[in-house]
Amino acid sequence: MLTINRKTDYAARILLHLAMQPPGTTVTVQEAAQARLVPYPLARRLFSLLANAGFLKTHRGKGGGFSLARSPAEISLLEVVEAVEGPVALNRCTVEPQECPLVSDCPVHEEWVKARDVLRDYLGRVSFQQLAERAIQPRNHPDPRGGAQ
Amino acid sequence: MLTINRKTDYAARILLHLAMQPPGTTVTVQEAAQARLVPYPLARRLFSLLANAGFLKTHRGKGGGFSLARSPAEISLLEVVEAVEGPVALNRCTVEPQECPLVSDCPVHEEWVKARDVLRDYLGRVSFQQLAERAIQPRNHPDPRGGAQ
DNA sequence: TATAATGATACCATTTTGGTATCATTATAC
DNA sequence: GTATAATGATACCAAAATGGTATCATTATA
Ligand code: FES
Ligand code: FES
Repeated sequence: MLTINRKTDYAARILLHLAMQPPGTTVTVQEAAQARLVPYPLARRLFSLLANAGFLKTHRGKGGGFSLARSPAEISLLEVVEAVEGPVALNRCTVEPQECPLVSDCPVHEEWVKARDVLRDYLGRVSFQQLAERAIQPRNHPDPRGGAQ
Repeated sequence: MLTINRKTDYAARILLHLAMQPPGTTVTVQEAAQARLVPYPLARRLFSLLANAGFLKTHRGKGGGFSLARSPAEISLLEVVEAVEGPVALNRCTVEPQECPLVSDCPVHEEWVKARDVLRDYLGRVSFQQLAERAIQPRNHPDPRGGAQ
């Protein structure tokens, strides 16, 4: 199967969780891991990774946690995938040209590159802003009587 | 890295090799493996797989080999990828919905599905006919023997 | 009948994956 | 100022996937 790995999926869930909070909210690993069903120790590592990659600010010590370092509008799914998973290469040789001794005479190569670009392009256009908005809509069932609580 | 695996790359090379021959040509594993730099025992397995998947006809016995079972114009890169590698899922849950307990309330899901469709769509449009034609064009280097055909 | 090809499949070492555990550090709450 | 609740960093692990080899059986030709 050609798929992203579990960690990448988890990271996306985590960032989405952050993006769904009011701006500036600090979230603890515990909370996010429970809410988005990510195994806690793995969530620990992923939060760290996302912080090191510049997506999150960390707040250490009691009462601490993580908050977004950038606006959800400026974080794309592509960035997260590549931060966790490494490049979207599609074929190894698009990223390590020395890998394939045929590269100078390989007509398939160009198509792997183009397909990769198509995919990267799409993922690059998906922002966590969009995702969060989409998430919130079905959450508050439009309740004309104002009984949300 | 998000990539196809080596076997898939090899399979594509092999099918391209076939597609570049005059229609109906029978090719031996030895020959193709050498020409496209695929380790021989692995090439054996891949030819078998491609034959079982309906891409190739086999000719057993001395003087045998493999030939295309379908026109190169009707074989897409996508089909080969999925035959060797399994589905282009992008995220596991697009193919095994029970995988993710969040699927009913996961706004990312839809984007994985769409991104996957974009990728599958592109790969589905690349035929080995095109690839073979593109391969032959730049072959302007005069062949030591007979030249172009 | 010897030979040259594929069919099928078992085997293997290495890497990747998904996950856990631990100890160190930091900041708050009281 | 100390107990506590959080992150930082990293080591560890089992299981699966990956990339590759080897072997024996079968088939058809020369
Ligand atoms: S060299 Fe990149 S696909 Fe052949
Ligand atoms: S359920 Fe498919 S991405 Fe969340």
